[in-house]
Amino acid sequence: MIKISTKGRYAARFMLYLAVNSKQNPILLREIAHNEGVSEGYLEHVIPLLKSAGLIISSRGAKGGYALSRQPENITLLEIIEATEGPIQLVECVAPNSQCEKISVCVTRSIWKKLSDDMSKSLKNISLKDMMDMYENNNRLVQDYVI
Amino acid sequence: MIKISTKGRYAARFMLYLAVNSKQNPILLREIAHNEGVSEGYLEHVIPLLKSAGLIISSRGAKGGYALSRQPENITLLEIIEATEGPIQLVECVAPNSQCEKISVCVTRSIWKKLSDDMSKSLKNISLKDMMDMYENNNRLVQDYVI
DNA sequence: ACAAATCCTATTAATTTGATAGGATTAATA
DNA sequence: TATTAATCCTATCAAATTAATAGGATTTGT
Repeated sequence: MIKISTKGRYAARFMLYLAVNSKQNPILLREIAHNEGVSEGYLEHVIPLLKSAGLIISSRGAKGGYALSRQPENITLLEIIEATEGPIQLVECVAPNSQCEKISVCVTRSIWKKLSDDMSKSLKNISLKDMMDMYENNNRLVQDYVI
Repeated sequence: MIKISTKGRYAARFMLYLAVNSKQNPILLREIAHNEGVSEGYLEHVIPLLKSAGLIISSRGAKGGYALSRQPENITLLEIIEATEGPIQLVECVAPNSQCEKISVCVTRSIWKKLSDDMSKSLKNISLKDMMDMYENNNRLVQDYVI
């Protein structure tokens, strides 16, 4: 199955939680994990990925916690997914400059590449703000976000 | 990483091989595996998936082998991928009627659903004939196949 | 000093993916 | 009808990835 792993999915929900609850700052990992119903320990592994991608900031020690590093309208779902799942490329050899030996490989490769690029574009077109809007509108799509 | 596994990729190349070499019929597994540079034993596991999806026909015994069950223009890449990778749904709960408990899950879910649907549409829009054309035009995209 | 929090590293369990092996069955043909 | 060439079937295994847990180190506010 072609799928997004828990890393990416939890990350998206984590970020959405930060966005929606941005009035209280910073926000505890414990609170998020509890309210989203995911394991605190596991979420803890996702956080460094978001952090080193510059999407969240953390403060340590008592009264510490997490917050978005930018306004929700300036954070895209593509950034969140790439931070946690790695680059969107449905097959390895989509990377530029890779040689290929067989024409059949090339043909399918360029198809996978186009597919990956389209997916990236779609993800880039969804901001955390869009997701907040969906959240506040009870999950109704408020815009046609896919090109 | 979000990716297409070897099953789907080998299947696509297998089908393309059948399409391109459809003059000689039927075609041996051994020939395809050898020319595509993949393990015969492994390909053997992919074939039943294509067969039960009704995409190829096989004849057993001496002079046996494989052939497309339809004209290449009537076989889509979506069929090939779904036969081998399962339905295109980037997350489990994209399936219809599944309840969801948390709004954040719903929000992200409807995004994953839209993404999956777009991907399906793109795949459905590529026929084996399109892939043959790409093959014969040295891999140049001959049409803008993605919606 | 203490408590509350993030941070870090190692380990393990479970699942999926990729691959191999050995034989059973089918069909053409000499 | 024996032989040969092929698909078909099932079981097993190895490797990689994903998901989860555990335990402690570090930082910071009071």
